[in-house]
Amino acid sequence: MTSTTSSGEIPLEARTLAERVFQQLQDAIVRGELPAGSKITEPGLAQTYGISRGPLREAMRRLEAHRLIEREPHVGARVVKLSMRELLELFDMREALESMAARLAARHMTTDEVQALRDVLVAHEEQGDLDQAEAYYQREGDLDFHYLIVRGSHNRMLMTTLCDDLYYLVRLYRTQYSARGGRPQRAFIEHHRIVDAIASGDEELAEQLMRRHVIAARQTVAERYAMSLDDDRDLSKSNGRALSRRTPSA
Amino acid sequence: MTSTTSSGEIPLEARTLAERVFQQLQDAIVRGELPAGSKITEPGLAQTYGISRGPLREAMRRLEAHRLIEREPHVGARVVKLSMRELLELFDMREALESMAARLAARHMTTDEVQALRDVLVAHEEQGDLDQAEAYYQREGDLDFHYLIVRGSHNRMLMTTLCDDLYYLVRLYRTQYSARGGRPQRAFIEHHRIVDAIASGDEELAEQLMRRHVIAARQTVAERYAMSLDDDRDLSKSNGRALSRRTPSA
DNA sequence: ATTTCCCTGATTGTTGACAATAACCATGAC
DNA sequence: GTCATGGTTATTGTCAACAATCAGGGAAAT
Repeated sequence: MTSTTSSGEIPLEARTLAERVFQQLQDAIVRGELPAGSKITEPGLAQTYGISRGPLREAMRRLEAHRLIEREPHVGARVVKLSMRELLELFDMREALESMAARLAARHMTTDEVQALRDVLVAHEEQGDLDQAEAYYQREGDLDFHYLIVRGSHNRMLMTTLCDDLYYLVRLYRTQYSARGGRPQRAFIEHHRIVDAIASGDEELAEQLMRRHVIAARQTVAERYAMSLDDDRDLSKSNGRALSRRTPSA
Repeated sequence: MTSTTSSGEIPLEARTLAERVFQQLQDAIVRGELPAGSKITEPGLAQTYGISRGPLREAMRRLEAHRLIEREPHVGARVVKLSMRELLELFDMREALESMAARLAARHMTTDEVQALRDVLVAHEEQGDLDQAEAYYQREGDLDFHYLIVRGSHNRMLMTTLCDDLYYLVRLYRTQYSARGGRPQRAFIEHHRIVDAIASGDEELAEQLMRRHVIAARQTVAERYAMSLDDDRDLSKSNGRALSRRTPSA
């Protein structure tokens, strides 16, 4: 029960084709193999995954409900492309839900769960200090931290909404905007304070600290976006395609 | 753009069978025609709605993602049955999301939208006072109030999560537990204060009032449940099946 | 030259049939 | 009498073919 990070581990109980291809597609989208905004064609995917269109369509319907693809009747489906506006909306939702999760975690988390949370924290710090360039792992590691708190809330509905819906969108954003963690040391300090508040059972403080943590992350993203816009303006008509919104070729 | 209440109005742009049957099933579940916990058989539903199993299964996959049905591979699907624990979890999520919605509404709502909100409020009051027994409408009416605030947040992701996911579960609970609105006059007062806070642009107050509003509703439900448990205990082994959890026949 | 219309191609929507799995019931052994 | 075991049946999972709809291109008319 160490890590919830999704590496290539697809076949966690995939007893049906539709289930398996759903997880595969979810992974492919989040990892950027299916680029954001690219069109999805049913015969193509069916051949790629070696299945018929029936189960594939069911998987796509689930992806649609999870907001990972968008679909227009009789036209087709395409991988969702997060605009900056939608990304900021996503942060507002995270602020609301994760602050509530932190509050509930402070109320319900067991000592074992708190200890596991601390373990994850020191593991990240060591890894982060040792190999700064290997921020790839810190990416998922940050999510691990949040995963554990959400699980600590002991609220199943909150867990599924955050872990099964929102966090996939968060990871999609990280690939779409090629965004690394950013502000690691400050985040570590905030993480520690949050854990301390949870460990001491201070609901109010835990909620407030998590709220500010998410707000700070949101602000970092917003500032970075503003800066990239300036860059685009400076570079005028050169190849400043850092955050441009043109459709990637299929 | 008066009311968002769902009466029999299914065919709002249902260009495909799967879409149409999805909405029909959603409605049937929420209205109690498909009782909570009842088993769903594909051939049965396919014949009932006069379609094939293909589109039906896609609709069911969407319902599954929206948590209105639960599905076990090779076994079957059944309408979700909210336990009291899950119901309280639902209230925690509402507290988090709706308080955020109220904050954003205070920030973004236009004067027109605020006026529409006030109109809905007085309409409900008149109706509620005139015909107390007709609490049926007050039910959906209460949701109308919350709908308008969520829409006023101008956060599309929040809108879909609350309106397309959570609110259907709320309505399902209302039919499952045969719960009427309860505490109408106190709720009216709270509604008014919330609207005032939103109108004055006081984000902090709007969020806090909405949070307390949801908490109060949650507490009412919890107390009512405790009372019903007492009733069951008093009635001993008679037909005290107010909140029992036995499976309805298919 | 531009616009409109139609035709072609491809993709999506839908269907019915086939295969696989699991629940149910009866039979038999201990 | 109880438990294990087998067969039967119904339901789910999957597939390939058919029908309907939309996008794109080219020809004809203004």
